[in-house]
Amino acid sequence: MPRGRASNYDEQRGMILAKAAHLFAHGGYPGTSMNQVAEATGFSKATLYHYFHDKYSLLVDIAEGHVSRLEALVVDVVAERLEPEDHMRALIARIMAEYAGAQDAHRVLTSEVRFLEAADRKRILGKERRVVAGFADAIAAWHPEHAKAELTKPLTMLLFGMINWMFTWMRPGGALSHEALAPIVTDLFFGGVPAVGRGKAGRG
Amino acid sequence: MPRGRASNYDEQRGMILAKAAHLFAHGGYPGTSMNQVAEATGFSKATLYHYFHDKYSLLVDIAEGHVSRLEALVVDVVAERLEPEDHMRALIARIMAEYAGAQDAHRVLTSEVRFLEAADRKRILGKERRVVAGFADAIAAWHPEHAKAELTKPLTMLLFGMINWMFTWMRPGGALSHEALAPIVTDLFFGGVPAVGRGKAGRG
DNA sequence: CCTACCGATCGGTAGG
DNA sequence: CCTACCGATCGGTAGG
Repeated sequence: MPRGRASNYDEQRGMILAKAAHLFAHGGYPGTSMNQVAEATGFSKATLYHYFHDKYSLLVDIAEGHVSRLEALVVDVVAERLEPEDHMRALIARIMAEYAGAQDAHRVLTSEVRFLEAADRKRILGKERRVVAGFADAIAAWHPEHAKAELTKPLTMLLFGMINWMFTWMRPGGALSHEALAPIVTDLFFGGVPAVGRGKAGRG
Repeated sequence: MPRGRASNYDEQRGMILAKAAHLFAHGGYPGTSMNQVAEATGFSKATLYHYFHDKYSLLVDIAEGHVSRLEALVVDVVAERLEPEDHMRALIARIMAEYAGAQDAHRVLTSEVRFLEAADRKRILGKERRVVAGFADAIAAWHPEHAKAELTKPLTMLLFGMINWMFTWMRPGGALSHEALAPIVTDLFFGGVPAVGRGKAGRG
């Protein structure tokens, strides 16, 4: 059975990364062994080391691949040059769709970054910061008075809190899909942001 | 040097749990060795095993201790029988203060639960569910129309998203303290909840 | 692409 | 004979 040299190399790499992301997401990076990755992929451990230099490079590739797609998504939406409210809507809908299609990588990015070495963590958190900055810019353009009051950053982080946390409790195939939740998040944020700083939360 | 039998036993246990929580929060449960716990506490590993049956019981005690304090807090606030808005305010302020004083345990509870055995996970998630239910009941009493539309649960989870996520990015001693963030969370939630379902997020 | 291993370190326990 | 602890090492398994 002849085959082109490494004709499906990238495909195999992608399959291994997907299986590893699933294992890392559920068992944690230190808690997952290369033997488990080998078993899940159907490859021997030695074959795994043909595709990846070491266990660590699996972690880097999973985290960086995911955050790079998020960065590209933000760049795409910015290029559409939408009105502030539509820009916000597009960012929220697009990032939730991206998360929904990459739940394992999302979990790895949010809870296993601590295992990255300094240089890799710096590079990956830099991309993450540019994603957050894309949202913060959109919020600042939408409510410039909050930008002056330095409320943009905390508001951005609260929005990410709602969305990031969602994918820790949402069960795929559960009653609440991300499509059903997107308008609730958007209503809550759109309704709440104008109220921030007006002291409606004050006592009385 | 006479001493009372195990006079400081509970105190030593508490110290070990605090050190272990810090290590688990930063290195993960499987990524932390009992040798590290021993080094951090100043005890020999053998002494550690005098206080705890095994490494696993550290995890259970950290997670269960934290969630039990959260459960007690909710019971306390409910006992105050406040008006809906004040009840919500009290719940948000109290849980944020509790998180702020237990950041390590909070991280362990949110990202290391997956390492609990079935029986322990069931018991601990049961307590967690009662905490969430306390918030959901308060939201339902405050906005009964959302309860009818089955929006209470997602709204509760979005609120927990903002608060839980906050303690993953907030740096102790950073510019944004939890005291500064509490009114922003409350304004955003109080302003946003009435808008949910009114379709303000719809296109146009 | 596999079997057979390695140096090291793991969680847990021995004797005293 | 106890509790509280130590230095040293067990059998088994990790990443490679």
